[in-house]
Amino acid sequence: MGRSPCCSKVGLRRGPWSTKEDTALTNFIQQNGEGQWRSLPKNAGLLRCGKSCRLRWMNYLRPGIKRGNISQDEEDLIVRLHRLLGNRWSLIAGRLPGRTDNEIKNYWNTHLIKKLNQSGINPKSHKDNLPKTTKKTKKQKKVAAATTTTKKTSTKKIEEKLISNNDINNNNNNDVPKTKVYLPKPIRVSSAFSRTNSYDSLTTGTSSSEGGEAAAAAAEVVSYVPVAWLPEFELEDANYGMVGGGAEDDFLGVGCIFSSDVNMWDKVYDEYLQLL
DNA sequence: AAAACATGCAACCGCGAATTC
DNA sequence: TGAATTCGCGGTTGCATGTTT
Repeated sequence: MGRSPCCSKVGLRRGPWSTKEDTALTNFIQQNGEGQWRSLPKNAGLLRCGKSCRLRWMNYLRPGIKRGNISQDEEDLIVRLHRLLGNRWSLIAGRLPGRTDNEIKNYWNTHLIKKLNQSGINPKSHKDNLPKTTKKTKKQKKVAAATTTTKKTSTKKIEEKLISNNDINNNNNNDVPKTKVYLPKPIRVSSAFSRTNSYDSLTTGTSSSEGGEAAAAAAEVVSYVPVAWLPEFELEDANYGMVGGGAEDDFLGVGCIFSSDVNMWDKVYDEYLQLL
């Protein structure tokens, strides 16, 4: 259907935000909460489009935002998560409390690509840039062909790619046995959370959704972690499971771990990090 | 000292997904 | 059920600042 750009209206300001605008936006959101971005500028007396307000709030004004000085630990985590998730910055940001997707994206584009290249690692594939002498297996060739034929990444293709990467990683070290990859069968429990909900928003507890299954599930959400196709992960474990967002056939392998055991997440996440 | 070039990052844009009506 | 609207994401742009020539 298409819409005209929301900032195209005559009279709306663009470009860098002034201190006055920041204050007006912050005060309004503190009093009225986030959301309703479309009507927010008018109600807050700002000559900005809603999109611009949302962006400013999410990336700059929101409480708890950390700016600059990305630590070595954070950098390592970004690289590892990027290896697993690709350019899905919001998901990566969800694992780095206080960091925004925009900041991580910028950091990746300005620092990490360079750094990885200098280390001889292809930032896209996370593999060595050095020419390989080892031959690919038939399966790897097939998967590689399948994953490069189209631009859009369907669930199936992501699965294949990750399986492929996993196999290749294992082939780099002949002493390590091939790791079986479990493809989690997501359980769609609640629509209260989208697949892009952040770690922070989920750890704060329940949502405002009415009772029933959704609320029960929401109450049990312990945390949020991309447990995508983790090798040696048994997601059928009775103690925890996954909540996928969106249509099941669109499930991207990233979701909430829910459990009645509040310590479960730490356990799962420790295992997860070891596998990265 | 100044012009040219490089870098970093805030902000914008277009699109698809989700939600509302 | 489907059109309209809103939201959120990732890619990209453009400007401010720093560095080199």
